[in-house]
Amino acid sequence: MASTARNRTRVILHVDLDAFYCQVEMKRVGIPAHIPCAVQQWEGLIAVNYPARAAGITRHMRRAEAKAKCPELQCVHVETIGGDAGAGNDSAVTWEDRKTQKACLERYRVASAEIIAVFHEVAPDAIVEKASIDEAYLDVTSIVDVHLQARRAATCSSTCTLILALVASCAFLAVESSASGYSHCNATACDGESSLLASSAQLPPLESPGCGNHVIGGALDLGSEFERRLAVGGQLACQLRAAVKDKLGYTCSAGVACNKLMAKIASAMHEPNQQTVIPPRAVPDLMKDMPLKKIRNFGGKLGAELQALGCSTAGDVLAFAPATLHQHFGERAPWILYTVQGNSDEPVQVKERPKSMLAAKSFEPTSDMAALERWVTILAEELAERMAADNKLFNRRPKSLHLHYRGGGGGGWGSGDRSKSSPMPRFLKAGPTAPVICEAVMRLFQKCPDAMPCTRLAVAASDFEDGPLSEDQGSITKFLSAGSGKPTWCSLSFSFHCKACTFRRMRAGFAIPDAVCHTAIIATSCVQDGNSADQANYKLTSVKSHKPAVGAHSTQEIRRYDGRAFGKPAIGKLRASYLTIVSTSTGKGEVSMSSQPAAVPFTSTKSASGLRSKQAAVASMFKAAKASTTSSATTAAAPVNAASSSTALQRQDSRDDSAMPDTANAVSNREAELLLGTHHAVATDMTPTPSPAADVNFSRLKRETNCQPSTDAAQHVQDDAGPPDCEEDSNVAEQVSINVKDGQTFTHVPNCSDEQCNDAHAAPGNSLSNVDVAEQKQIMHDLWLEKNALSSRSAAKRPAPANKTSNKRSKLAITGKSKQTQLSAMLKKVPPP
DNA sequence: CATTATGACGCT
DNA sequence: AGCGTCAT
Repeated sequence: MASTARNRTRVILHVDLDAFYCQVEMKRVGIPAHIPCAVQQWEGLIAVNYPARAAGITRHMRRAEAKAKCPELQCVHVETIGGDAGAGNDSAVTWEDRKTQKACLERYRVASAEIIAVFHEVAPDAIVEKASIDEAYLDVTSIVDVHLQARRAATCSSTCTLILALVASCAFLAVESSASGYSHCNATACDGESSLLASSAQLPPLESPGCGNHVIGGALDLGSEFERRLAVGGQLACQLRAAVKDKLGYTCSAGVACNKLMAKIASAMHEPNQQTVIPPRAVPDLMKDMPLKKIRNFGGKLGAELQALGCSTAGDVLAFAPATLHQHFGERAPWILYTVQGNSDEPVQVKERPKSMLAAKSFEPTSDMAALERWVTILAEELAERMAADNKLFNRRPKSLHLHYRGGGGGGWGSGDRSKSSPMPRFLKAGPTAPVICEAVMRLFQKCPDAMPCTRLAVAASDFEDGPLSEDQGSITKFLSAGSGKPTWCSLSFSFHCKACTFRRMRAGFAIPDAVCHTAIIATSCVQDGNSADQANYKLTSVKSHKPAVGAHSTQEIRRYDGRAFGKPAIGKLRASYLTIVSTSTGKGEVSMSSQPAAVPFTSTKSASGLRSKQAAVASMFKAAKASTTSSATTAAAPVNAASSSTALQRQDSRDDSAMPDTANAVSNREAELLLGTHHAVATDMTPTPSPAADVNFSRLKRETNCQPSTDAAQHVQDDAGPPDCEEDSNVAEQVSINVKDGQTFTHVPNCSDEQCNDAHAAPGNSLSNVDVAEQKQIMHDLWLEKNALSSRSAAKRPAPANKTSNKRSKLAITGKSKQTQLSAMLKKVPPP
């Protein structure tokens, strides 16, 4: 491969926008190109255009200093956000504003995307790698190949020499010394060639004006295959640059070479608004005196180490004995030697989507929590906005959330940033995601005792996950009325989820450990398109984290959690008819119920009959699910219009009989993730659907993270459909459901029985003793029962619960006070995390 | 007074 | 999961 011979087969372009931020602002504000201009961020200049550079202004210069040097310098401040008054609108940002606002580079991100789009438009077959906000690499090898083929075809029909002569006379092939080489290009002579190119490889006319092309090491030898390829690469660079200029008004510089390393070096050789071709034969000479700092990856510590060894240029490094180099740099030595010779095999990779997003703010050292929280709020808002935009664009969501902070003693210390991360909270696209993020960040911040006094905060999102939940989701109305294909099944699950929060809160000293802190309401349907076998998933997810609340959540509360999903009157009716809310207190693993396949009529909710049939179908599903879920007799609400719904439920595509369970499993997994509020560490222990005739599929979901492998396996063997095993800090939840039907409430506890739970906890290796867990569960349950009894006493119409949990209830009632005592005693036994 | 805001990646 | 390096 690239063993000895330098790889000359690729044609790589590096395009670098000239003083990018400046160009963006000058275009926006309307400053003519010849005016010296700089972009400032607070008092520092972060971009300086070329006229200003001519006046001696440099990047990182203070604004005042620059103004002194060049009074006519136009300074434009970057966009700011977060200020209470007109932030982000004016260039009249003061130093004082730094205390209340943050700089925001969104304008340049947008402009950057526009430029990349032009690249794709002009050179659809190029591989485009966005290398930074103002740079891109393009691998145009395939385009060059096509072009050369076309040229060869033309050559055969006419004469080879003529073509080559024409090419040689044109602008971008001019040697650097010939200043206005392009003017030599004879338009008439190029006509035949350009039309050929335009029709075949969509290349621009050869006489592209103003290209500013330079070739290192003398004119390209068009008789050489490699150099001819680079010549075409230069042509493409011209075209791309011209297109960016024409369509967007930005100038840029470009480099053409056989690899990314040299292309980047090339683009920096002639700026602004010019381009440079480096043929392979020119590389050794060029690199000999190349300062290490100009070579990518050698500008930092590595370069400094080499400097310390007496190397200031690439040639100096080459002069080292390989052994010496190896002594100092070990395994990196071969790569260093390879690179220093201008070699690189790094492929141009499509990097269309950012892998992370971050909003940051630095400030003077502070320990004022209110101030810090304010910054977090602003940062979270910005991040949420960008996440939403990203979601629209790429249909994905970040899985993790990071807080970066700089603090402690070393205020101005180097990259002394520290960080904490957590799973990204679930959010609705149009929902109140910023406050949720903010809250999560503050929780992270509480884990950073070394942050004070703080000088910098950043909130970041990363680990993106593809998937739906981007469009048109967020209302039950839409969910139930969406779908053009034949619905093949539909499942709904609802859960309150408590989990680790419970234990953490206990340790944190919360008096009431069975507080519910997450509410998840999930509806999933699968609609099969008549034309394709692809299944479209329609999902509604409503997840809300809230302050710990105990006992039954009234529908009123739920409405507040997600106004959008429950706010409308029609939805209110729906809710009252069928919504089941599963509440979790401490106990044992999540349970999700799904009924499949069930054909829920996807008629309009506006039609009374349509609404009724949906309600009926869903209610019936739940009845069925409950019937199989609750071992003892249940007092599930009678479905609305059960008669009509049962027919719908039993109608079932025979075609889908085999495929359906798998699909259902997959969705259940997904639901599990949503329920658990995290993307990882979720596994499903599915109970196979007993028979196709049985419409109910009951699955238990568990976390695999915290489970000991051995215990885990054992559980699987002996307990196919049984409860998940869980550890102390695992997802320990006992579910109690509260079904609200037309204002009536009933409760039931699914058969994740206490006995099973305790068995699981008794597994070896558990940090909590049997007694502790049982005792704990007992107390929590009692607490819940008491609360529930109080809140439901008013609901006189409520049918008396007849399951076994309700039997326990009477026996185990204790007073709140004694419970508190027991609790605090118990808390002492709980080991720290 | 004053190097900000943002990315990607590699190593543990 | 957290930190360091390199970049613009």
